[in-house]
Amino acid sequence: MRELKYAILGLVSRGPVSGYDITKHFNDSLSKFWEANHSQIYPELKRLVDEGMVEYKVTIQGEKLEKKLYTITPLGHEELMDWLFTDEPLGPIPKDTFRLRLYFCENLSQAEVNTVINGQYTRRLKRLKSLEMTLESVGGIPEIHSPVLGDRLLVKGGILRERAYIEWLHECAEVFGVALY
Amino acid sequence: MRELKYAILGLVSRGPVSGYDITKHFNDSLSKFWEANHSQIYPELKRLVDEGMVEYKVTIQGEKLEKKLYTITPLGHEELMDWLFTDEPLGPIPKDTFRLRLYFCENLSQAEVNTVINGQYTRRLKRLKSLEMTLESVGGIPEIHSPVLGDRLLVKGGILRERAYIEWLHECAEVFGVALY
DNA sequence: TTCTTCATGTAAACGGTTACATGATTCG
DNA sequence: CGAATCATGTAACCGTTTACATGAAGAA
Repeated sequence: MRELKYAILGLVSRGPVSGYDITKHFNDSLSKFWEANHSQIYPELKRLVDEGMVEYKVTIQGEKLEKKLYTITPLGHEELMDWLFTDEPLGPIPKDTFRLRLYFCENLSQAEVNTVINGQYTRRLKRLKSLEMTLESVGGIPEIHSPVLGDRLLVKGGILRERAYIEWLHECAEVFGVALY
Repeated sequence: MRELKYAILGLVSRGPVSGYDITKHFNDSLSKFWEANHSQIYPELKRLVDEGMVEYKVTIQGEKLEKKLYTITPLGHEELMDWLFTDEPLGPIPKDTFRLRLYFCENLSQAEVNTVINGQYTRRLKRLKSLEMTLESVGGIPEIHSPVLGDRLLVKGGILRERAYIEWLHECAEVFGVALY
């Protein structure tokens, strides 16, 4: 539990960052694998300060714009290391609205099933292509201990995930006797 | 939003069920693809009654144990059909704790990475094998409009998902120079 | 008779999203 | 000058989990 805590600790451990930086990283970076709003980040940062896991110093951007640069404390680093080496049981299967919809599509006509499956197929293909382009932009395998390595692995994982989903859509289409286009 | 509403409407549309039945179905049935506690189901059922989407009649089990059997109303059925035919954008990428952990594992030694990756590998393999056994027990492809068809598709999707995850773990292992066993 | 399963509810706490609120800086 | 971005916070709401609470029926 409190996984956002570890997501933040992990990022802060890489070097001084602001709450704004953290928010951007999770929501804009190539692989949006841990989205979180700033309204969640700022209170969690405050809590981590209270717990002595991170600390900050205020810097001034330009004339008077205040920016808090967070760094990890020894206690925070210890906590992060413990969590990294934890071997947890698999969590629940993530909820997928499309899957739920397909589960109940006995009520739809074949033409409607066609539309629904192809809608999903189009979106998944698009996401796959986007991920494949991202992978190319990352380039060859980076060195171990480079933070880019994590990025690359995430993109690779995303590609495999989307491919598997698309393969499943092909199976579904076949069973329902509809064509993908 | 309010996806539990549609999960419940879908199940109720298949025939009279109690809150207890719904809870069991989502948490015990072969593919636990939409887990929900009874503490969430009962209030949602009450709300659906208020909205005129389902109705119930009380039956007596044995001597005096009361059981509410829910059925769908025309309004509820209409709402379900509308939702089934909806073409939604893809939701956010589901949060995966292991993925987050691996993203920050630059801090771990190779031996530790080995342990972490293999822990996940073991669990994923186990889940895959369990799903493959389930698929066998379901048997051949059932008729369209049979509710078993949904079950089969879900299990198939689960197998493809786990296989892709395992393939990804192989890639990760290779990059970090560790062996899977 | 005791344990498991059937059966239904409520309450507190938690995590996440959306909306509210403010102001500085930079770029075109 | 105006729009986008940088930067930080709070409040209300919603969905989910965990815990509290009760009792009947069936099986060992």
